[in-house]
Amino acid sequence: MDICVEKCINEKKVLETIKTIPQPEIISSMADIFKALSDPTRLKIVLALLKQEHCVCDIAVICNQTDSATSHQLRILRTQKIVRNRRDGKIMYYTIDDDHVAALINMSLTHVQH
Amino acid sequence: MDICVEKCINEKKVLETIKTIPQPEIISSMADIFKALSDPTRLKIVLALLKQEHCVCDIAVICNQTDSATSHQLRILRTQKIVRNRRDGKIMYYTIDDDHVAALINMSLTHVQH
DNA sequence: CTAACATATGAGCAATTGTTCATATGAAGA
DNA sequence: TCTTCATATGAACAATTGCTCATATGTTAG
Repeated sequence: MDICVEKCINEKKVLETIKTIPQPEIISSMADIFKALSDPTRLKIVLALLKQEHCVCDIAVICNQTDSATSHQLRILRTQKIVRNRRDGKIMYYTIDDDHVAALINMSLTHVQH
Repeated sequence: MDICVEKCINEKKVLETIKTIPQPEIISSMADIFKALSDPTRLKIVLALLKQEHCVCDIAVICNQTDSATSHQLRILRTQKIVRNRRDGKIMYYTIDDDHVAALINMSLTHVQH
């Protein structure tokens, strides 16, 4: 019944499932969020900002990276609306943009700890 | 006060934050989970399996991919304990491993939809 | 204005990723 | 046994990623 007969497709089940899957653009956007969090350095930035607001140079120190590399990473996180920045004179302060992020991070932490 | 003075580090804030950040291995494991979900094809597989159990060839059809490519992706998801498989004769059925996964996916969907 | 500072950005590159293709494994039927 | 089917896996390669370095912004102080 559920065995792949002819061409190895169980058409009914496949169509049933396809109906429930979001549009490609939605899937792509979701993947982009996960991609933004998939780099250890970027994840460390997010974890740091979950504690408190920081400027770029402080984030660079926390991540043991150059300011330039840090700035590149922050741009990716900004694009995905994961972090937000505000300028105070020469200093640019970064914060977590919304609280879905904290929920995502906590969920993955729970998953890692079995 | 919070301005980067000398070498551009606010040492107190930085140390305060560093104390709260998980161990590198934890961060790395969390990043691996997100990396597994960061590819649109793999994410589509996960979304399909959230609906119901499927065999490799059906997943391949759903994702418009070869069985081989699908198998490679499933291995990555298996390694991250995101999916689980059971054999029934020649057929290998895949399911979502635990319900943290559904929570993660729903959270990212919420984030995408503002 | 100019200089100094914090951050941003583009080019270039090594490392990583996802696919294809060929081959291997494991199970069931003849 | 041999064959077929469903899936897995290794090698190879193009595409993408994250870093470095050089340069460009934007802001403040002199």
